[in-house]
This record gives sequence, structure tokens and C-alpha cells, in this order.
Amino acid sequence: MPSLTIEPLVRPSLGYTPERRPQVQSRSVPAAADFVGSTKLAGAPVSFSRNEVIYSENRPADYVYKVISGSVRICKVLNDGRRRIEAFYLPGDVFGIEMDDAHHFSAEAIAHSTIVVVKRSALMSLANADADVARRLWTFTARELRRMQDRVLLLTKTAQERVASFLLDLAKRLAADEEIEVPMPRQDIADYLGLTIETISRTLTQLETQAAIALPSSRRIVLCNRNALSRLDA
Amino acid sequence: MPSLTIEPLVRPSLGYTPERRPQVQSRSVPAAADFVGSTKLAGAPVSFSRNEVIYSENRPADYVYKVISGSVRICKVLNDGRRRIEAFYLPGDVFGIEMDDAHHFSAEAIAHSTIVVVKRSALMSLANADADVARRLWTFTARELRRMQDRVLLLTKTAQERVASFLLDLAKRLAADEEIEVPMPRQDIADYLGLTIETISRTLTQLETQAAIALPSSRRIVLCNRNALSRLDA
DNA sequence: CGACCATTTGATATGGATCAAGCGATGTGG
DNA sequence: CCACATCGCTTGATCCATATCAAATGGTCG
Repeated sequence: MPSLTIEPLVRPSLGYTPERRPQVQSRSVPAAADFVGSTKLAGAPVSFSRNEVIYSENRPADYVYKVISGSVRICKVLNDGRRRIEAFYLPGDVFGIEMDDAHHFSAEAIAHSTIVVVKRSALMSLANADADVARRLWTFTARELRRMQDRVLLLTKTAQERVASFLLDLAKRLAADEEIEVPMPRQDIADYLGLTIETISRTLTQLETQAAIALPSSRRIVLCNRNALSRLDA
Repeated sequence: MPSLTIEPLVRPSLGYTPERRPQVQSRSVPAAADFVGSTKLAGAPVSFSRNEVIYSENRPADYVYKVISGSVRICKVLNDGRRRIEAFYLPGDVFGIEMDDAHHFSAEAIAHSTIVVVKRSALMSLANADADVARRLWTFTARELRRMQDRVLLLTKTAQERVASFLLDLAKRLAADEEIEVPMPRQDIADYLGLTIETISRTLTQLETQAAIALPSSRRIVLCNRNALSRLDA
């Protein structure tokens, strides 16, 4: 049970300040993926403050991560400065596994978060020794693939459809019944769904007008009428 | 070396007639994935005629496929009748591997195609016996995941950017130098890139006007100026 | 030659982006 | 404890890229 040394933790400034618009999606990131944070591999939990970079694009992918508390965005800034968010990770989710040796996206803490960090090499040798672990890794990747496929479908839909799907997915992942505690700011949602912050805001207002949701505060959303939302989630 | 019985081959009509607009992307579908069509598993090649269904959404995923000649589209028709194309497969590409027991998309031959079909169970038992095969399967899935990630990025870009990326990708996958023999009709490209057929056509015309490409015929596209295209492929 | 289908081109409509304020909550300093 | 600055969000006005509707053109096959 090695206590891990965490050296690629770039603690400096937030790399960039949230700029423009992105992409979205969020299917179930599976509990099944418990190879990180299992007793065998448990690493030390590390805290990250709001907007802190966990790892950067193109840096060596030497560690694998699991969210204990808080939330994480995986993102990339394009040539022209537009930011895209590829995925959000919530408590229980594992992220940062790459087949490549380098990360293809950056990871940042959305709010103050605690993350368990495990050496990739440790996980890999475990997989080499244990076919079951190897299989779970494959299953994990396949599940992420499915999520991306859903995301691709989502991104050619209308703003209402994207937002509705996003809310339903978020509720599911947070195991929220009626009221969602939205973990990320509007700009992140916009950059995830490939819309602007103004469109997110207006769409939420529309959904409220249609009585599909209620907005007690900007970070709280009540799903009053799941059917109405599901109908949009073609 | 079992010669495979191919029973889920729905040969009837084309299921649906190409309707509306879709999605796009296309990264390298790796030669590395040679577990299908290897001597060990070689199945009988089967021919499919234009628009013939190879498998349908929600049907049991009992086989895995490899394109020998021709080309294949993986697609889905949404509630509202809009069609989305998730991926194209070209000679050498493997498709139809699912972790689930059912296919999540349909597969159709774009033109007359020959396809090698292998029993999924055979592939799986090979993977269980041989860790290297298992690893290659994982790598294969990871590569598809990367392609989908790229696709997600693509889908929030402009029409010109999407078409330019599509052409560059197609050229790469076809190992085409200058002139591409486009294997699919405009409607398929539209449904893949999440644009309309009119927009595809207009965008190609624009690119021709900008001297980035030439259009000797609708199924032939010459990449006159890759730099101009790459510049668009942010 | 004529029918059919795929593609292109044209005219117009529209969803979401962009530009620009306003508003409410939180925090700081006086 | 209150005035003010800041930040994240909402709302309004206008613009533009792409969709939609419609028609012309071109290519293929019997």
C-alpha cells in the first residue's frame, strides 16, 4: 500500500480564466469502476481549491484520479481561445485514465474538491496480474465511449433538448430526486453543451416558464416535470 | 476455425429511406485492430448490397465485423425521424464490437460491400485465453473513444471547419494523396456532420471558390491546398 | 429519349450568437 | 452597519450562420 507521491500537481494559478463557450454531456460514470480507491490501491486524498489545475493537456498521464468530494471539469482550450468542456466528474467518478502516455485534456477542480490519486503504473501492473481488473478497465473505457456517443447525438439537438438532457443526466448522477444542487457555474454548462452562457440562461428561463423546472436560486434547480424534460430528451 | 453461420443478416428492405440531418467525424480506425480477420478467427466474407442492413439497433450483438471492400455507415434514427450517422467504416476497419449484448446503432452498407463476420463469442474466448488479445480489444475501444472525443469537438465548430476536417480525415483514412474518391452520398456526410445536405453542398462550393479543393465530379474531391484546410481544422 | 435520383443553387426564415445593459448576491473597507 | 465594488446571472436588441422551402441542373440507367 504505497502512499503516493503526487508530483505533477501544478498548484500555481488557474492556468487560464474561464473564457468562452464549449460542449456538454454527462451520462452515468459508473460505480463499477472501483479499481481506483480500492483498498489495494488507496492513495492519499489530495485537496484542490476552486479552479485549481489537477493536470494539464499534453502532460504525462502518470496518475489516475477519483473524486471524493467536489467536482471536476475536463477541458481544452482551442487555438482561437474558445474553451470546450469534455466532461464533468462528480463524487465517486474516476477520471484521467489514458491509453496514451499524455493527457489529451486538462482537468480542473470546479469547487474545492478532494481527490484520490493513484499511480497509473500501479494500476497497470494490477491489470497485468489480474484479468478481472483488466476487464474492468476495458468496461470502464467502453462506458466512457457510450457516454461520448450519447454526447455526439446531443450536440446536434436544439438548445432546449441539450439543457433538458443535461439536467436529467445531472439529476441521475447526483442521485437527486427533485432538486438538483448544480455544482458548476453557467459558463461551464455552456462550454459543455456547445452553447453560450446567455442561451443557457434563457433556456432555463423558458423551461421554468413551461413549468418543467423551478429555479429557487441559480445553483438550485427543481425538476417539477420530468416528463416534459424527457420528452425533449429525444 | 469455424466457418460462421450468419443468421442475424436482415436482408429485407433498407429499413428506412435516408431522411434528414446528422453528425460527423472520422479519425483513424486503426490497422492495429487485426483480431478480426486474423487467420485464427477468419470468418466467411459476406456481401452486402447498397443500403442493405448489416445489423439493426437493439438486436443482439453476436457478431463482429471487418470491412474488406466497400463502406459502412453506423446510424440511428431519432424519435422525430431525423437520422444521425455515428461513424463510417472503410476497408480494413473493424466495427460492431459492443460491451453490451445489443447493438446501440444500426449498420448499413453504403455501397456494395464485402464484410468478414466473426462470432463475438469466439473473439471473447480468445480474449479470455490471451491477455494480449484482451489488451488489444481495450486499445481498440480506447481509440474509438478518442475518435468520439474529436468528433465532439468538431460538432461545435462551423460548417467550413467540419467539412474541412471531414475531408482531411477521409483522405487520411483512404490513404489518398490528392484526390479523394468519396464513398458516401452528400446526405450521409450531412447526417454525419450534423448539417443539411444543402449546407454540405454550399460549403464544398465555397471551398472550391477559395481554391482549397477542386470538384471534378460530385464523388471526387481534390485537395488542392491542404494548408488551407488544416487551418480550418482548428 | 425519358424517368429518376443526387446534387447544386436560389430565396427566405430562424435559432442561437453577439453586443450591451441591468440585477442580485457576496464581500470589503470605511 | 452601511456604501460600494465585484462577480455571476439574467434580460434585451440586433445580427448572422445555417435551416428550410423551392426549383433548376446533371448524371445514370432502362
